[in-house]
Amino acid sequence: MSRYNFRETESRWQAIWDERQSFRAVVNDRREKYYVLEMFPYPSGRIHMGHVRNYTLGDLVARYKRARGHNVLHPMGWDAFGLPAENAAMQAGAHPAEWTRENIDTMRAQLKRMGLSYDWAREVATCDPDYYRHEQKMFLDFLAAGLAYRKESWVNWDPVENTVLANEQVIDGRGWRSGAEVERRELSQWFFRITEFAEELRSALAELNRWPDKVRLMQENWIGRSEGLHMRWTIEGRDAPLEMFTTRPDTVFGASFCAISARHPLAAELAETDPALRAFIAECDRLGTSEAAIETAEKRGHDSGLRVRHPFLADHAVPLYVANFVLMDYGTGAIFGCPAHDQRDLDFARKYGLDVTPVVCPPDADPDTFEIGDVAHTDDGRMINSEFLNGLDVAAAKAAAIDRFERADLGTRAVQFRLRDWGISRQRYWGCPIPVIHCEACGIVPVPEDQLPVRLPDDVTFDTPGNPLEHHPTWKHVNCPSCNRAARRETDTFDTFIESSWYFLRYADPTNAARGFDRETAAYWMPVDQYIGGVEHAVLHLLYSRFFTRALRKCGYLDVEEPFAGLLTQGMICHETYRDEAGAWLFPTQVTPAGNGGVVTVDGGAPVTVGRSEKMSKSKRNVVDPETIIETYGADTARLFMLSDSPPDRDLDWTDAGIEGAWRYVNRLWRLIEDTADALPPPGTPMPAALDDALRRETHRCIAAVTDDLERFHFNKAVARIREFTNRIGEASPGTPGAAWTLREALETLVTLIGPMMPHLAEELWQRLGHAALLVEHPWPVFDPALIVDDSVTLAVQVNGKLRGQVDAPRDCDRATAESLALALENVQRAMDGRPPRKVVVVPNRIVNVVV
RNA sequence: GCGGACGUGAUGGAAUUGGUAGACAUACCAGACUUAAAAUCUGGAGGCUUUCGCCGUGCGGGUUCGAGUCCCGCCGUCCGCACCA
Repeated sequence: MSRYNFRETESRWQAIWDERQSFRAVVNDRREKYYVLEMFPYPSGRIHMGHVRNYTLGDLVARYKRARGHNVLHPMGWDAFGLPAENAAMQAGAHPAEWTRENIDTMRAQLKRMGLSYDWAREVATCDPDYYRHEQKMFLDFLAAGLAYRKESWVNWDPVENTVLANEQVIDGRGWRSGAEVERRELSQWFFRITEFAEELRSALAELNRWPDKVRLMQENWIGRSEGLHMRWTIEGRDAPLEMFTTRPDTVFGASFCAISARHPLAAELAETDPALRAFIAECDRLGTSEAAIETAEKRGHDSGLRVRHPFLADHAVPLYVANFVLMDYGTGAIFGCPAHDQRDLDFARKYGLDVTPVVCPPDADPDTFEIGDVAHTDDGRMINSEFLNGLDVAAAKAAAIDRFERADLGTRAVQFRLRDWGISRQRYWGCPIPVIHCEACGIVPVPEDQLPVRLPDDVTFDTPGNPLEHHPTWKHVNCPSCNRAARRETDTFDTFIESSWYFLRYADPTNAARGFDRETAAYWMPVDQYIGGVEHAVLHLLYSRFFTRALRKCGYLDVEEPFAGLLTQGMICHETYRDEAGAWLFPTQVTPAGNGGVVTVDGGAPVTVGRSEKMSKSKRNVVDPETIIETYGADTARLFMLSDSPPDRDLDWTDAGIEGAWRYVNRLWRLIEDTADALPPPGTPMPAALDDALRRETHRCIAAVTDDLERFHFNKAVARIREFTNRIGEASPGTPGAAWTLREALETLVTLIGPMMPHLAEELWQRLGHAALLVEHPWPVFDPALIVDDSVTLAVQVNGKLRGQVDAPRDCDRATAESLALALENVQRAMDGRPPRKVVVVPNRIVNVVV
């Protein structure tokens, strides 16, 4: 019995595909295009199991679509800028460029061993000046179009990475990569005006019907649209009114105070003459933004002494506080407080002894006696104590209040978004230089296009903390392009999420030197038909790319709005965790099963505590190295396991038993062909007659089922169907007329169906079946509809809803036939116990339910 | 706190979307082959019961001829957001 030699086979077919350029994509109008893309990796050093799953899924889709006759674009590249390269430079002394280049070489070789159907001629690395020069041009175009701007503002500062982070990159008050608690700093930074597209980015989510609902919902929540009223109230003794945004204009008569943020310009102005306020503001600045800090923080305020006039109540004014719970970066940084109907306002009012006047009376309460205790009433009800709004419900009162504000010219209906502009400046070396020059005389001057790219200098040092570009002796010193006097180059670099916001466009036209991509070529390939990657980018990369594509469109680069028509977010790879007696994490390779059912260390047999299965991570050491797996079992086995155990969007548990099972199946397929290939008629032999036997029916049913499963990304089900089909082939009875021909059809179908999953094995078996042409050039099989329906069906028979038997019936037989067949069953008669049927429910071809 | 997803054998998961629950696999058990182990092949298996049968999809109700699937109320796990006025 021979074993499948994956080592020799896999490298041989990889060389053949490579030589024949089987996966080169060219613009071709005859076939329908299909662009399948997996999120490109950061070249961290070696591929991990998450990559293996991601790229297996993408390759399955790419090969399947190619077999279905599509003109497939399936590229790969490197998200090559980023902080780990700088950290490596600081720790190991390697230059970030060199470190990155070596990692790319290693990882490319690893990916090639997986047999992925990439068009490697389109490979891009974002740290390449030929890549980022176009990005610099795009930035200058955005600048000219008002989509990029510079402003002084409070930003998130990561004290470990020594750089600013975007809002999307702060998770629970911590840096997304470093985990360090972010600080607030006031700095002058570059921003992309993503808020210009807030409404579009939100409303277009509805059309992304091939995206997971979960991701769409996350983006919708992140964009956070609120409808309400933007209004102006008069501050006594001051000319400038207090501008506020509210979603509850209906509660205007319940207002008992106004409050502004500690970072509000008015607060700063008042602090100049109020030392106590100055102290209060300083205290607010110190308060962390972490979850814990916010949860435990008390609502506190400082009475400014100013009073704000109520817009509709003559002679009524409320105090103006500076309060720690009012955010400067949402709305106008100022609110009016209605304690009866907002919990925060209520807490604040109780602390400072302010009025609590209910203006919305719940349906079950008496308007004359209704009072607020410790809980604000935030639900619907009838307006009370509210003059012209009295008697209305909340929705009607909102409309009426807005109407009155607008007529009195005190406010306007407004939509407010939670989304804020994307801060793109990073105080790091290993990123794309921002192509501007600061000139004392001319201000900010764009680098002239003929001087692009602004290249990163190679000769940098990492011995001092902070930005190496800042420390570089000469790089930043330039002459102003406008006045030619001494000026300073911008030393910040772009957020690396910018590179990943357009790489899918560069793939379409990767060697274009004149511009990032040709408009027509992009028009042909875009949008990406199927994008595959981790859900962790739901509001980062995926939102940025949607914005960037729109910004490029506005600047005339292309016509599409949405870059990714279909999105599949894959689950994570999990593995059991192991700890030794001291509590230290152990690698799976360090432990082994013990005789007593427990687990011990390989060295010394010390007891090991087995923890639950968690996401593979370096810190918990519950990782399995893909290279070891591919060396031991081959790429096809690893790929099969990635597909077979869980649906792609769910987490996948890595187990030794699972990969062993996949390996056994690979060998089973190998033996199946080896044992039968010689007895088959030669390939292409015409069918002797219109064969219609059990195996043929299984074959065509399997084609139908697997095709449907692949279309719907039910890959685990497709694998199950194929395994089931393999079992049927093994059981098929030889000797019937045409059996050899039927068997050939079954085996060829089997091999074709596994092609996108286990391409090397499939190619090898295809050859063993006598084919000279490559399987990658063979079309996907087509099923004969006549062969997938049977003449008879099995009906389940129930009595009072309980299964009592089954009976074979002609397909699509009438109700009376089904009923009489069912009633004839002995078991059914016994269950009826002599009672006449009161009712018989017949579901054609499925079930008969006798009700007695 | 707000929003969302999920809960099925020992395990991963199926179930044509209201119609025979547990496909396919993993683990397990028994048998064959082997000096032996591995590999391979054959068979078994949700629980309870001697049989008829009864029970069974987190828990409790409901709708229906019929509920894993729909509705209501709990419990649990996971994810996103975080004072958003």
